[in-house]
Amino acid sequence: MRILVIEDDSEAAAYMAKGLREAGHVVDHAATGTDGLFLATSERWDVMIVDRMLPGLDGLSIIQAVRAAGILTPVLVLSALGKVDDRVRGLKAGGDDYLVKPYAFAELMARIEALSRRVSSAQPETRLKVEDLEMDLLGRSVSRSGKPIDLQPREFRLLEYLMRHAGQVVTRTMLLENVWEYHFDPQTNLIDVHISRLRQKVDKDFDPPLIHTVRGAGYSLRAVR
Amino acid sequence: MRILVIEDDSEAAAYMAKGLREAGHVVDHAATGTDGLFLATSERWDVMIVDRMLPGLDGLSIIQAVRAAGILTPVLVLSALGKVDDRVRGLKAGGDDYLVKPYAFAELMARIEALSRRVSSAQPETRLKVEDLEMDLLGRSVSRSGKPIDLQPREFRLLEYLMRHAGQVVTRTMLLENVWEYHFDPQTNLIDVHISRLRQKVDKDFDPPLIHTVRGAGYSLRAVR
DNA sequence: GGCCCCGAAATGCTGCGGTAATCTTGTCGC
DNA sequence: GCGACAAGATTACCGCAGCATTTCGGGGCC
Repeated sequence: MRILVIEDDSEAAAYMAKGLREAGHVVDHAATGTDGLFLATSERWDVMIVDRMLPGLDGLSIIQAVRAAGILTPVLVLSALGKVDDRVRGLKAGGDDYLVKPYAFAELMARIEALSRRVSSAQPETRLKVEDLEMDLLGRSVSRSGKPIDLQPREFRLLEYLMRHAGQVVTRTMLLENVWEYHFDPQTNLIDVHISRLRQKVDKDFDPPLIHTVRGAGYSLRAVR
Repeated sequence: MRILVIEDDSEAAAYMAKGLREAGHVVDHAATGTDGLFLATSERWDVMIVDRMLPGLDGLSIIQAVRAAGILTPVLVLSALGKVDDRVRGLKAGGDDYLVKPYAFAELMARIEALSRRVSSAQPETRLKVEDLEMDLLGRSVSRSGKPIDLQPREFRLLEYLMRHAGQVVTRTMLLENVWEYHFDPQTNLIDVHISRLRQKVDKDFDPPLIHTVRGAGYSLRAVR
C-alpha cells in the first residue's frame, strides 16, 4: 500500500515510516506542509497520514486543499490536540479519522487498515500502469503519456498479459496458453505478428520502447532492457 | 441519512436517536444483537452504530456477520472499553471507526459525517446524466439535448444500466444478468437487437454517437471513441 | 379482440485476426 | 571481420466471426 506521511517531527516520522515499511507498505515522507500538499496532489496514494501542526501550511488546510482537488484518498489526522473540539474540527475539514498523540503503533496500523479497506479493496484492480503506459480494464481503454491508444481485442488481451507480467520475460507458450487459449503450437508466426502490431501502436511514436525481444526466450515489457 | 443504532441501553439509545433525528437523519434502533443483525442485513443503511457489549449477540460478531454478508456499510463501534487493544480488535473485526464512551455528541456527529462522506456519496439518485443525455428515474423519462425520447420498458432498463456504467465497457453477460435477469445464454442476438433499437432512438438524430460497440467485449456508453 | 412490446430468426456486412511470403536483424563459426 | 543460418519483424491478403438491421410471430394487456 502506498502511504504518504506529512509530519515535521523528523524522529516521529522516521519511527512511523520504519514501522509501516516493515508491514510491507511503501512510505513517502514530507516534512513541510507545502511539500506535503505537492506530493499529495501529484501522486496516487492509498492513505495519507497528516500531522495537524505543521510549519508553513497547516494540516487541516492541506486536507481541504486536497479535497478541493477532488482527491478522495482517506486521510488520518494526527495531533497532540485531543480535545473534542479539535477532533471535530479535524474530521470536518475532510479527515476520515483522528488519532491523538501519543498513540500506540498497533492502533495506527489498525486504523490505516480500516481506512483503506473499503476504498482500495472494494474492487479488484481496475487499472494497470507500467511507466507512462496506462490501461483501464473497465473502460477497455489504453493510453500512453495521456494519448489514447486504440487497440483490437486480441491486442488488448496481449498487452494486458504483458503488463501483468511487466519486468518478467514472457514466453511464446505462455502467450499461446493465456492470450489465445491454444494448447498447441500453431506452427505459424502468429505471436510475432501481433507483437509487431502492438509495437506500431505502443512504441512507434513514443520513447523509450517498452516491448523488448528476448531472443530465444520470448518478450518482455519494461522501461529499459 | 439512514442510520441504524444497535444499543441495549435504552436511555443512551434514545438520547442518541433524538440528537441524530434533530440533525435530519432517519434513525432506527435495535436493542439486542439478534434484532440488530436482522435489521442490518435486511435493509439498506448509510451508517451503523454498534455498541460493543450487547445481550445475546456480541457487537463484534454482528460486524463480522454483516461483512460476511458482503455489506460494506460503514460501522462505528461504540464501547466503554478504551484500551488500545480493545480498539484494535474493534477495527480488525471490520469496524470503520471506534468511539469510547462517554463521548461528546459533537464528536459522534463529526465521525458519522466522516464515515458516510466517501461512501454515501452514492445517494439514491433520481436522475442520471451522460453528456447531453438525461434520464429521470422517477418520471421514467429520457431526453437528449432537451428533446424527449420515448423508450419501451426494456429499452429504458437497458439504457439505465448503460448510463450507470458510463465510460465502462459493459459485457453481454452483465446485461443479461442485470437487465434481463437471465442467468444463462439465450443463444440468440437478443441484446444486439435491443442495442440496435436503442441506437435508433438515442443516437440516430444526434451527434456524437454515445453507444459504442467494443468488438469482442461488449458495449460502452461514452462521448468519444 | 386488437394493439404493441419483445424475443427469435434470417440476412447482410464489416474488419479482426490468422496464414504465409518476404525482409531484417542477431548470432554463431571460421 | 565476414558469411551463413536462424530467429524475429514486417507486410499483404482473405475467410469468417461477430455485429447490425430487418422482419415476423407469439403473447401479454387493456
